[in-house]
Amino acid sequence: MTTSPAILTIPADTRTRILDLAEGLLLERGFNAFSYQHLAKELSVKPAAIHYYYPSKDDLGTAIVARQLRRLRKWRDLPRVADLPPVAQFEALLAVYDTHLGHERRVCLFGALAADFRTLPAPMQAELRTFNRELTEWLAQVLAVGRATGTLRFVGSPAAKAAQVLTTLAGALQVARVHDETPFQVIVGQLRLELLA
Amino acid sequence: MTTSPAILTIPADTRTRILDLAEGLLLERGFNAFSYQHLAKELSVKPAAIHYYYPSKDDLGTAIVARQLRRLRKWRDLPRVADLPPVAQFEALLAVYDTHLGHERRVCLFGALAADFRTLPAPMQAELRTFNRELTEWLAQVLAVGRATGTLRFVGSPAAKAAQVLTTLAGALQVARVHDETPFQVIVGQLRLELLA
DNA sequence: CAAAAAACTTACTAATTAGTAAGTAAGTAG
DNA sequence: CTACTTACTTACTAATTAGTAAGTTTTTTG
Repeated sequence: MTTSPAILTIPADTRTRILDLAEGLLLERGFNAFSYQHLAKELSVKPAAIHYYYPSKDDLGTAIVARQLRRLRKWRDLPRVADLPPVAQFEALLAVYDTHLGHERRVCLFGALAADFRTLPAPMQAELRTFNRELTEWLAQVLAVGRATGTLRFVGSPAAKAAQVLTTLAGALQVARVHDETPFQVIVGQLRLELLA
Repeated sequence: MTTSPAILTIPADTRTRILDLAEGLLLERGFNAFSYQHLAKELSVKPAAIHYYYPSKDDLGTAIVARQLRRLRKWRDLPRVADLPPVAQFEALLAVYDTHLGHERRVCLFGALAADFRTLPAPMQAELRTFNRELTEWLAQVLAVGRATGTLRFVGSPAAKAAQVLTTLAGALQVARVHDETPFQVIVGQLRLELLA
């Protein structure tokens, strides 16, 4: 107890604080619903400070999606996820969506950007496509192994089922926002009922 | 053939032209992605003309959702829909989503507004909730009858299945926008495969 | 310790936004 | 024919937007 006794509060540099706040607002209120002024006021800096790190809002948006993609890859390849049996991997996925729900009923990245997709800068569109494709491919593999080992049950191709399940989960968070948490739980319950053998 | 030989081209008054255009832009690019200036330029009127019919953008947005709700009720109660057997009613629903897809890959009303929901005026939120609730209740009834008569197959409650299916369809249109029509067809194919007995 | 780079702030611009107030032209009703 | 209503346009305001340029302070580096 000589120096620095607390690593409890992580300082977080301005660059990260901007990205965190922008990401939160994106997932809570949509991409067009926040401005550099809003961010600046909340962070007690001037708008130009944000332009210093993210010259344009396009850059900021792209950085948000790019970070989520990096996180997805990291999460997916984590031993505590990658080494799990398929059912547990599926439950780990559901837990991520549940976390979103508990976090001010945030929608997922895909659900936040899909409607406004055509107004997004091209790099952001590209990153989002990659994000969705990689997540779908991951789940398809999980489902394939799960069915092969008799722990997951579904008809049709793993790829089709994966696309359907992820689409449903994205939509379920949106329904939770429009109504309340109940329909989300109902939909996830239905998914479990159908998939878990 | 004395007078007015052509009812082919409907003139459409300014009020309706505004609503049609705004609805199209909402479903194609999102609510925050168009302004009174955009609408005015496209319709060759001045922005103030739009304020004349819809004093605020909130009023315009609410009018769009209110009209969609009226359309839903009308469609649902149409003899050619209401008198159909459950499987055909389900197919009629899918046809509506397919029409959206063919129309510049429009998302559905729910999918267009869910992400930005918290930024919407209260009356618009209320109308959207009603819209989603009534559609879900309708489908739940269709599914219940379909299962009772042995033409539709699913586990769980009709209400849960209806919520899941509609959520999936809303999400499927969003996926179509981000990628292309293929995943939409794949997801709808999966839905048919599972539901049709 | 000096130079340089990083992290900002101050001060501004140009464009766009929703919205208003007042005027006008055309049609309608009595 | 007159009064009124409908359907706009003209002309504006105040706020907000993203973005820039130049200057200043703080931190890092050789």
